[in-house]
Amino acid sequence: MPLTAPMDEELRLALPDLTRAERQLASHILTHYPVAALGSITALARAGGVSSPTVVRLVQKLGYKGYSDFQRALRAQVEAMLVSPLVKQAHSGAAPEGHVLTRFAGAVAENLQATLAQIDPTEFDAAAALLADPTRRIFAMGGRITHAIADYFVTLMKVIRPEVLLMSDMSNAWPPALLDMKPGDVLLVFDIRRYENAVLQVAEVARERGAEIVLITDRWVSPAAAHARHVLPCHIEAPSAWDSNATLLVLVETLLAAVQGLTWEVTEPRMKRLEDLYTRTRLFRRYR
Amino acid sequence: MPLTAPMDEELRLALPDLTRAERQLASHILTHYPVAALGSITALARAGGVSSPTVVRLVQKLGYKGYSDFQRALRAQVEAMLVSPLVKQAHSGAAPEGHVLTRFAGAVAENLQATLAQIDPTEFDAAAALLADPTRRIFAMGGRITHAIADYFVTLMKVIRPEVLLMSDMSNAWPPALLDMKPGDVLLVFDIRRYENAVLQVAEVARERGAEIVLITDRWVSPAAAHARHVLPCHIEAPSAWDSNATLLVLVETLLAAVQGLTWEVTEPRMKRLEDLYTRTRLFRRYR
DNA sequence: ATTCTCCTGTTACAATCGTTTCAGAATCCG
DNA sequence: CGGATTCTGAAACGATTGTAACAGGAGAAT
Repeated sequence: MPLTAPMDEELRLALPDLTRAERQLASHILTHYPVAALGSITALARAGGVSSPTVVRLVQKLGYKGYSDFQRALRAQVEAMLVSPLVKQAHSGAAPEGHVLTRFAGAVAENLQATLAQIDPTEFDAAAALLADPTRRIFAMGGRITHAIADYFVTLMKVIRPEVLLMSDMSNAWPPALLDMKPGDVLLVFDIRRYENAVLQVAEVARERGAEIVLITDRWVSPAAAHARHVLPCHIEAPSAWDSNATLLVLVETLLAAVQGLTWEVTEPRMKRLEDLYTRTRLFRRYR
Repeated sequence: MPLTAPMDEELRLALPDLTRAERQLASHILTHYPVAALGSITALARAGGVSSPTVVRLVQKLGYKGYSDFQRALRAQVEAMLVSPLVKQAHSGAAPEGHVLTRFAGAVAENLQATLAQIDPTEFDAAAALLADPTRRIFAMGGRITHAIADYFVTLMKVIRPEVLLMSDMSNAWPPALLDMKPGDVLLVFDIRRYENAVLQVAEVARERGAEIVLITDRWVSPAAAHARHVLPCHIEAPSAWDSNATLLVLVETLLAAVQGLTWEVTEPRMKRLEDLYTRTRLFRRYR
């Protein structure tokens, strides 16, 4: 019987119980949801790179009598989607109350909120403006663990604007980078609890060389704050042996969004060109 | 050839030139637009109270070669109708009002909740168990952007257990790593939208070499799912030009917490020793 | 009223559909 | 490694589809 539960959810939930070919098909349907399954079973099978019996088996696993039944249900859902484009998420939670998943996500949500309540929007905007200034070059560095966050920042920032550099995690690469810094350049520093000496020292030297420092740290604030122009403290508590850096990542992404907003007229054509290059090198998947 | 002009408009425009039965049918299609015409010609004819040849004649008057042709065009249009509100929803967010900070954090919180509601705890636990198994070696790889997340995972996982390897972002380092893989090894793959061919291929080869693959992807599910043993889909929508990887990071941290929980008796002394080493090398700050 | 013209639905038919069967392939497990 | 089990696509099937041909029927003009 046709269920009215969102079918994409249903598919994703069933994913673990599927076989290779079925999963490949489900993945195809999800990436082209829902139009992929609006045509004939043959067309869907070919598009998904499987045989039509596989399609039937998949939809039967989902609880439908056959492809026709499945399609009827899908159409009803498409209708609902078209009538109210608002996708309601009133889906009952799947994770048990005490599961790690629940506890962790809860902690992160709390951190987010607490961080938000405590960050000064003026500071944030000023930092974003610094990072958006095309006359300044951007450097980023992190500690042992936050290095990955710095890496993430640089990867995306390089899409937005030129002159962005990640200070490697190998400390013998730092002196040359520091030497290269000019007054007015910006150094984005990540430093959280178990603050690292090396990070502090780099910040100090950078400041001496005239760089503006933006510091993303935890709520106990790294000593590197002494050299920083703008400080953005985050809540990082987590139910585990380590802290959670999710809040840092969110802050970074928000900074990126803000910078992108400030430099859109420059960034947009830049992204277009980049996308073109990626397409040409066939790095991304091509659909036949 | 399928036109992309709005079909309901087209129908209304043609209305005056139609005959009685045709008009009755057109009216039915319009009042039940567009779902009415998504099924078979027979169903549509019956629902409209006319015969199937009438349907054919109507769509031919509209300029289509036949019912199939007409339906193909309609599907394309439904897709357009469906995609734009979804995209718009993702980009307009809940509150167009407010600071970027608020909007972004809100979006991330929603993603977290949605992800949580949809991830199968069994899958998660199984994945964690795989990663905790000391007899297996762990490999991790990500795409252009998710590479940083993979890096983060590896950095922390190396603290928990030995035999953890990050597959570099330089693709010429992959073949040796793949060659090194043994049956039973685990490959943690990150692949989100704009799925990358390279990632897919590595996953495929790894599977052939007998590795177990854990895939962390977005809710449209990377095609690499076909080769994966466990799939963990995340919500990643954000009010910006890119997606947010915060949910991925949270999932990774939760996985780490789970693994750490499973291997605590091994991990604890390991962490102690590591801490000792870091102290001795004076990498961390010393308070006077 | 008759004829003519244009609609309209019934019928017939090939094409395609969705489904079932089954044998080989892949995978798991001891 | 080999046997058992599961998965998968080729083939075959009836059912249904979309279309073409055809004949009856409604209405207009004469």
